[in-house]
Amino acid sequence: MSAGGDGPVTVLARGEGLAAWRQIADGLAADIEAGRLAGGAQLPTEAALAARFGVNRHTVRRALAALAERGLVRATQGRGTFVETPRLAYPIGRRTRFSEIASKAGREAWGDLIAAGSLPADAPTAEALGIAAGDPILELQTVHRADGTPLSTARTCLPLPRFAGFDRAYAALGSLTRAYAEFGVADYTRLSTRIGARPAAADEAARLDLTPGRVLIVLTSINVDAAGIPIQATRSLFAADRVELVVEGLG
Amino acid sequence: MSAGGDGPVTVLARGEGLAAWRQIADGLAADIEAGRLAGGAQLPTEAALAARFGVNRHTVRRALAALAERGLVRATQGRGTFVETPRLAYPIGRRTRFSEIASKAGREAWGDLIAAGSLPADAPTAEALGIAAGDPILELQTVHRADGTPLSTARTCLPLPRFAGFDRAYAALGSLTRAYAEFGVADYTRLSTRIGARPAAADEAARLDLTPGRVLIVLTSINVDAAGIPIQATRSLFAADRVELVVEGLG
DNA sequence: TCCAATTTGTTCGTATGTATT
DNA sequence: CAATACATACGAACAAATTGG
Repeated sequence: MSAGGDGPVTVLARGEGLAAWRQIADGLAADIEAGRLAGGAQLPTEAALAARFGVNRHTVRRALAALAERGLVRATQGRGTFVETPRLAYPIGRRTRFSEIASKAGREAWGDLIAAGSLPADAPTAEALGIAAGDPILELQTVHRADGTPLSTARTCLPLPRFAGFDRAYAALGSLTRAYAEFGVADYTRLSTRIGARPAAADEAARLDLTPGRVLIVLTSINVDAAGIPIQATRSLFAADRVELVVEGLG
Repeated sequence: MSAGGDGPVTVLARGEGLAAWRQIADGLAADIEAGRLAGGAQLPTEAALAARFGVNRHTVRRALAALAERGLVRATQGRGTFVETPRLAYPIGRRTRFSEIASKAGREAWGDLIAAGSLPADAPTAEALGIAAGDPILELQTVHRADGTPLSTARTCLPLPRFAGFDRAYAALGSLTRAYAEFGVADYTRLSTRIGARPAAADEAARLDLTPGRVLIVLTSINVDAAGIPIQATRSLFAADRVELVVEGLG
């Protein structure tokens, strides 16, 4: 155990009012934010960091705890401490178009359609769309990815006499906006937005390539056409590990 | 197995295009949303519901699964199925004042101040407030309740030369808005809002009276004064079991 | 299936410097 | 100035989870 070895590789400013653990945390945070420590990378072990900075393992642990609290790293017992992949900023605005977001992420316009079908509206969907419960609606199930990683899965409901065949138009055009244009909807805006969060059920986790129990952000929104008539009720489930919502148009 | 009992108490419309489990789910959901089934109440057992609707227990289970997915009930093995307390709608707008929310919830204006102190700004807080890292800031830790139940806990940071003594003003006045008025800030608005979600750490869970691992909504926001100068960086942690954010001012 | 090595998580104890009372 | 409280830092040992043979 007696180290005949070298001193610390990185020297801290000791006894100058700045706690050692804070210097270590700030240094590692700068490495992460500058990309010198890439997302998913494994940090050196606590023992190795303690040696590198010439401090006790407790001091390193305190620094890592500060980073974990800021969401920059995640420690797993028996495995190690890993740099969290930065969350994609997902704008939520009055006329958010998913194509814009996708372009920022360098990816496709709007998600893969994994299922579509018509069915009678359940009570909350009917209320959202301003129709009677049991009226027919078109339900679309989609999954949205960036660079192959699923970010969200959505269930989108449209009132049915009006949008019969929308699923085919959507599949052909690959874009909600263009499919709406086919149905004479040149513009649409967001009427209401509600945001919650809960653990993922098994099937939801499977669709998003998550382990069950990981956290989902639940975003429930209603879109209306230029005349203010509801044309879409959507419940999106975001993998909270991968996405952060940015509310636009408030400030 | 052979039931010599009475027929179903509640009759469903069978063979008319509406699945039995959906009718059961809609009926129970209506009971919950109308308050006939109060939050926290235990539902009848699956067997009892099956008898009441004259269906197989599997059909009841499908209905309950639909309700659980919508967050209306929570089933616990060996205990039963319970009505979830309805989530408080928490508006997020350009000039959301917490006093408004509290009045809707029938409670105090703004949370209990549980800690306050000055410290050097860490990098992200400094960037949010437009100051240099290490500059002094005032940090307030608050817990916000409705009817005694904690809904959220927040860490609010203010730049320090300007707002020295803010904590005392706040403690005396009991309102952020009034405390700001003391410092010559007549109005302030929301500059940016970011929303994420993650499980609660042990200390966070303790502050919110949750079991560790329950889901938190993380809301990070920056407020600016009339001149556009940042006066506040806040990170609020909401108990996702109890709160749903409603984004205002988008549609 | 079992075992050993590795790594993080937790809990003792001890000591020191800095503010506050 | 003394007493106290608090944050910081170090040392040791063991528990718990993961990984790979």
